[in-house]
Amino acid sequence: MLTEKQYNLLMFINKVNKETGQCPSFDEMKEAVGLKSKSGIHALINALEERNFIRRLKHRARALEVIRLPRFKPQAIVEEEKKREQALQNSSVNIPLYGKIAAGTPIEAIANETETIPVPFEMVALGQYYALKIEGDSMIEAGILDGDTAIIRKQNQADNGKIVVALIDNNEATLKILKKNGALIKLIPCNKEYKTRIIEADRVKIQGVLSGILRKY
Amino acid sequence: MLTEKQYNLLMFINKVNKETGQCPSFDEMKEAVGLKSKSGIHALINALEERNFIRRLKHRARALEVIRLPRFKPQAIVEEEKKREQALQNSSVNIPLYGKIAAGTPIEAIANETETIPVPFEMVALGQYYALKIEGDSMIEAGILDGDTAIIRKQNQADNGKIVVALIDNNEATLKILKKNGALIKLIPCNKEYKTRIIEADRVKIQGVLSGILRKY
DNA sequence: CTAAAACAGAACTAAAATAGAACAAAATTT
DNA sequence: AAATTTTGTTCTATTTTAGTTCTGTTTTAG
Repeated sequence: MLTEKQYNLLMFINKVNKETGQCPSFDEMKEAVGLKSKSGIHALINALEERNFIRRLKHRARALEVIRLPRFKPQAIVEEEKKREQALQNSSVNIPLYGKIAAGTPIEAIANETETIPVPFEMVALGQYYALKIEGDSMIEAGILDGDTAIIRKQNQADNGKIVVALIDNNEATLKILKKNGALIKLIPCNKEYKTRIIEADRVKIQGVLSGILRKY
Repeated sequence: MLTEKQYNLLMFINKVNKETGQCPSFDEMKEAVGLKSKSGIHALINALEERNFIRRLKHRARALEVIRLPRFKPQAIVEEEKKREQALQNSSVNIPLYGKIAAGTPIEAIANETETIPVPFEMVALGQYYALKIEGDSMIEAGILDGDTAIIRKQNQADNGKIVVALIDNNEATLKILKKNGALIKLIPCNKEYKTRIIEADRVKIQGVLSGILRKY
């Protein structure tokens, strides 16, 4: 059948043909298949013509057309596509973006799952995750800035010292460091301007633990 | 297949034909494809005839017909492919991880492109990107912590105030805020413990601008 | 290790794109 | 049928773009 280069060139010509109705020049083809000289394209075109995949008018510019496509892809291409697919799956997962979180205001629309964002898979392990936009600077000393996206792992309990999403009185959600103290819970901000809140444990629900930060400049 | 001009002319003829049942004259075609002389149209018509896209009666006015059109993909397929491409783009892209960067030490193995990390596509726009692991706390007040992954956009110049990867004396790379001052360049850390370095501009190469931060807890 | 295939680069040749003008043939008007 | 207008043909010439061919070199496969 065809070699990898021949196959790639044929598919490229076919693509340009179908998408634009036009024909690529030797230089464009050279770029497309990654050659640095037109002479290689010349050889490939001859090979394709000889094998009856394309027809062309010699000595005419941009005058060739695909007459048939191969039934099978070269093995090398099949393998490459497999790899790419794997890489794609490995690359990232989508998690829902639940809204904004800030000291003093409840999470907006916590159940509204319309928006999702892609997250590199390495940042999420086992479990369920969601994302929150950070508003405000109450965690600035932990390197969490206004506008950052926080990746949260859903949990309803957490270890001491973790940064958690805490829902107070079913009403107000906030991202703080957790300190349990018997029947009391301390929610510690990371900014000297803000003060630690101490609340009875039964008024606080843990909604997740901070698992990652994404920031875009 | 066709050149751009040939294609445009063919489509124009086809359109007029469909809409009016008539053929355009050479002058009308000349206008349509943006030529100032009819002789060009003559050449294009010959080319189209040679390629079997039109048939004509010579020396007869407005006597030509389209016998075929270049291959087209059904619109549905085009759209489906667009969607798939978008989905692909939505997920993430892989960018090379070049090594670690810290105040005072060169980037390790800057050319070693073996490792890559996936990054949500939203964090990268046009251009080339790479990633660096942050070591040290010289940028802690900008919310960039030890262990964070910095997403860097390759550029060899940057605006004042941007956080950049600066290579000093071809030897030592560092992530700092850039301030240009004529022939001098200030590299400002974000940590009171560290001091600003002022260096002659020709000793400093900008290697990229900070574009994002990934952090994993 | 050798032969064939793939590749780069340059020199060369040819075609496409363009304009302008003069002219010839067809179509339309009078 | 003659005159007029519209339309197509041809030629010259120039610039840009594209295709061909040749000479080596490198890579690959047997």
